[in-house]
Amino acid sequence: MRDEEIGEVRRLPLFAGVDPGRIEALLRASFLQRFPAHVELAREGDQADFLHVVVDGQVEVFSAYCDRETTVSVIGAGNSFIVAAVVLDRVYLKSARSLTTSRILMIPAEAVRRYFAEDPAFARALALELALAYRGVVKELKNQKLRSSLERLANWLLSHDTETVSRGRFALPFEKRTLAARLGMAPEVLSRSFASLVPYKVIVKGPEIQIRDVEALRGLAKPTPTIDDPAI
Amino acid sequence: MRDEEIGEVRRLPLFAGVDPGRIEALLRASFLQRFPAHVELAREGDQADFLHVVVDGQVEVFSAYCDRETTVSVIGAGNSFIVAAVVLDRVYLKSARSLTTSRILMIPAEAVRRYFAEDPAFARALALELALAYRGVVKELKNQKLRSSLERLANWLLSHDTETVSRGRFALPFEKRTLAARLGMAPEVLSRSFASLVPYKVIVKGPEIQIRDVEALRGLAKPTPTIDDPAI
DNA sequence: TTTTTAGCTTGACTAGAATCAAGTTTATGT
DNA sequence: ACATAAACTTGATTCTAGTCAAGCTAAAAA
Repeated sequence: MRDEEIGEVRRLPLFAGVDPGRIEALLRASFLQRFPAHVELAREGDQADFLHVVVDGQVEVFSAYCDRETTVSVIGAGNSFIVAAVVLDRVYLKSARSLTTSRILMIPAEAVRRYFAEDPAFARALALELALAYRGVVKELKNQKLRSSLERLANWLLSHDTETVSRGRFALPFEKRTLAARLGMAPEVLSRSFASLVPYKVIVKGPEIQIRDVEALRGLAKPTPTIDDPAI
Repeated sequence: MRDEEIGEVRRLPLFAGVDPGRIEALLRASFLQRFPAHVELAREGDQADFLHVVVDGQVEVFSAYCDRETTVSVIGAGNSFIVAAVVLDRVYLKSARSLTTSRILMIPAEAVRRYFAEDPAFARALALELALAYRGVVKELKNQKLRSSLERLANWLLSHDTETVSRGRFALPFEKRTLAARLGMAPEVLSRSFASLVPYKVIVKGPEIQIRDVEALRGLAKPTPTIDDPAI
């Protein structure tokens, strides 16, 4: 890995509080690799060889079972995935594929485990990362089990509007089929859900979304901090 | 907390590799409390004051939203809950109530965070605990999204049979309504699901279960390590 | 440009699971 | 033992979401 690239990734939350010399040593053993879209980055059931960090692009984390498949999350720049499998030296529970052209930082798993064992600051950073990841999945589980698909869509729209500084209008960050998978519904159901949001003044023109009455949409979505607040 | 009780809980995985003196100091600041059944132990949205460890009994972890409620897990002796909220100093994402009379070890949250910051071995033990917890929720999410309620029941029966040394017969560890909640279905659906397992030679007599043809049941359940193997 | 393809939408239908409403069994308390 | 309540079962119905099929739209390729 080259010097300029190291500077780019050392500010990741994963390395918060960790001695710069150690980060550098860890990163020198790593690869920053470029992938085209639609490439498999990890396969469920395989031994965890690398800790992956998305430096650039989008990665879909999913799982297949029999002839079914479900998207667990879509990961953007700055986020790592499959941390738990690496720390525990076990197999991946989920597969991952690039959605767009992506740059992925790949840190060899045994290096992660060695530094985890040797460096207390890194162990703590990993623990915090895992705690956050845990809470993320719990929220997702609640989102799935407690809400209808229309409510999930409504809440996603509100959340994404907030992430994009609440302008009341934004472009979808990925294809609708991907959004449907992310929200746990068939693409057809997403289409119909968008149609049922017309009375709530949600305007959809291709990938462009407008929320013309946030309060009406919030009334339908009933957002709650313990599912929707990313800071909690 | 008394000496004999300290001996009882110091062998928990949460304290693996941690200096005995430190464990003792942590436990001396803690309470081992007895609760009757159906008592609320933690409420979603409250600041995390204690790390809870089930020493004895059963605890149901659940979440409510609007007029709905879902059970996230049922926790037995030796397991901790709400670790992540304590480590991150945030609010509980889930509520918890005792299902049976229970003894709960309650470790003050700031003590946990202090030792987490000071003691590398404890930080590592917490990280491993969090990694396991994370993988548990991921498996549960996959179980929910990829399987029908009948498949979830079939797999639960197989798993529970394995936990109880594969005798092909066991008593339900809790009421059927609780099992239904645990599996994410209405009690009525559980009844009907048991009825549809009759052709697979699953015999239900009150709380007593008999699996008379494991292979037939496995054919229906299609268990997979990345959802069902607790050691993975 | 035209052609082709992939993504999206809409309609009709089906399946899985929740809900409502009795009834039945089992447990609990007097 | 009896009365009461709770858990469980079964049937009928509704609702949500998935599937299949066709048509539409828009972007990419020839």
